[in-house]
Amino acid sequence: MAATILLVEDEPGIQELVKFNLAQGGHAVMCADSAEQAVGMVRDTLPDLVLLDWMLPGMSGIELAKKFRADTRMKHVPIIMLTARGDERDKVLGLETGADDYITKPFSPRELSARIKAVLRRRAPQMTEDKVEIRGLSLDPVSHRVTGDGTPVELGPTEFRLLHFMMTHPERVYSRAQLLDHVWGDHVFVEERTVDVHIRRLRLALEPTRHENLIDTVRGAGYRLSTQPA
Amino acid sequence: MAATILLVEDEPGIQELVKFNLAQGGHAVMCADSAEQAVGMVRDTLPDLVLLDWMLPGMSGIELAKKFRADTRMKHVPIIMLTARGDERDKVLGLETGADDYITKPFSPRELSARIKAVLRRRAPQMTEDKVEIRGLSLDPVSHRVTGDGTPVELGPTEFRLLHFMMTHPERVYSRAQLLDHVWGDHVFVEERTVDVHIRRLRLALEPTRHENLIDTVRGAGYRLSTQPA
DNA sequence: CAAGCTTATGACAAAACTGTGACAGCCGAT
DNA sequence: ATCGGCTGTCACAGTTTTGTCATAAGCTTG
Repeated sequence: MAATILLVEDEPGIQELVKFNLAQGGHAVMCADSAEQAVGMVRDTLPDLVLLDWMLPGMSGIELAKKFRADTRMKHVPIIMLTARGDERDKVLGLETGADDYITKPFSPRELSARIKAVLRRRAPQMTEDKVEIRGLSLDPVSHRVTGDGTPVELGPTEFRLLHFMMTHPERVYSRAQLLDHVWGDHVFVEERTVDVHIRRLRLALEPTRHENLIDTVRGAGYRLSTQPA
Repeated sequence: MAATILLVEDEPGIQELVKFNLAQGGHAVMCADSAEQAVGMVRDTLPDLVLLDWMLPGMSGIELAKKFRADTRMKHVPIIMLTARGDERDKVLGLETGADDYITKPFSPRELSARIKAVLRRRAPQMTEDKVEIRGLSLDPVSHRVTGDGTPVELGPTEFRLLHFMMTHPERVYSRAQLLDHVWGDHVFVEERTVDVHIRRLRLALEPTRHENLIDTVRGAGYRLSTQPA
């Protein structure tokens, strides 16, 4: 649960306070007072999480966030925005820009640590190069091979990435939008319904090995790869 | 903005003072002079906020706070600690324990009401993604699964949100209007009676696992999810 | 016990979602 | 240039979910 966190905040008071609280929570904290400094530190140390103040001298928080999202290496670093209270517009902008969450000041330490925990947990299982196996269906990212109980399964590139993602994040519901982000890439302009179609193609491809109901439809929410047979 | 506040404080002088100030702010105030009494009152009336003096005869403030956090029903009640001036150690302990904020004595009425306002303001969005379990009925927001004593329960999207909300706010009566706000969203135009129908559907869905009377009807007031079997 | 309210139910029709099959555009291989 | 594999979109069909009603029940009060 301990993580390396970069705090980007120019007000010394708040910086100290947050730093103190994070340290209490067992996290390693680095601080940056400016956007420029922040970019360098992120690129350099690749922290587990960035706490980003909305208002910064020079570059604004949103621009900074965009910068992160544009860089391949920093793209996946979770960002929590610290915004002044109740500015709905900022909130929306922030989330659109790619912040993972936001907290409005003033915030309680408890809230802060709760959000941090949530974000870190959400990011938890990274897609690795390791083989995954669930319910007899195994997928090997390296050889790019999928077999259901021994017999090979034919998949297209997108289907493969989709299955890979879902197998590395089982028992978790993902909305179509989230799946688009994770499997297609954040920037693409694709209809959400496209996900449905690919899910179906995936199911069809899995049918020969009886794994067609590996992926559940969660009405009104999205899809979920379940570890337990229905 | 008016709220029900429980003040836990043994010094009569301070108690009176704070009580007066809170009343001025339009809040309903209850008082407890001892930790034991406080536990009972919180469990009983579920205040919107607890002002907790650090130094109490008998159980210390920190123990009391822990007790609150451990109980499902009281888990979400915000706590503001009242500490003697400048005791850093207490401050740390208090925040670790789960206090939402702390105020060092002596404090001005203005500071007090400012803190209260801040805490109450952020009380609302507390939908976490933690699993909830009550009376053998468990709900997991992440996997979007609900099981009653092991066997799965089928719920529609609205029923799911409704149950989630009520399980995270047990032992508390919510009017139809409040439920509409929290579960449907503030802006929607829906008849209040609609809530009745969804409560019924929820009860029907829970019937197979014998959890149909998890939700009590409070005549003239609304509904309540009870932790105690009838 | 009857009147006056407040809830519980069963039935519906509209609205919202998903599952499907078909299609046209791309692109690399032939 | 042609063929075949992938993809992103649609339009349509099949279901599920939802908001309301009208009506039956259930409580409270006098």
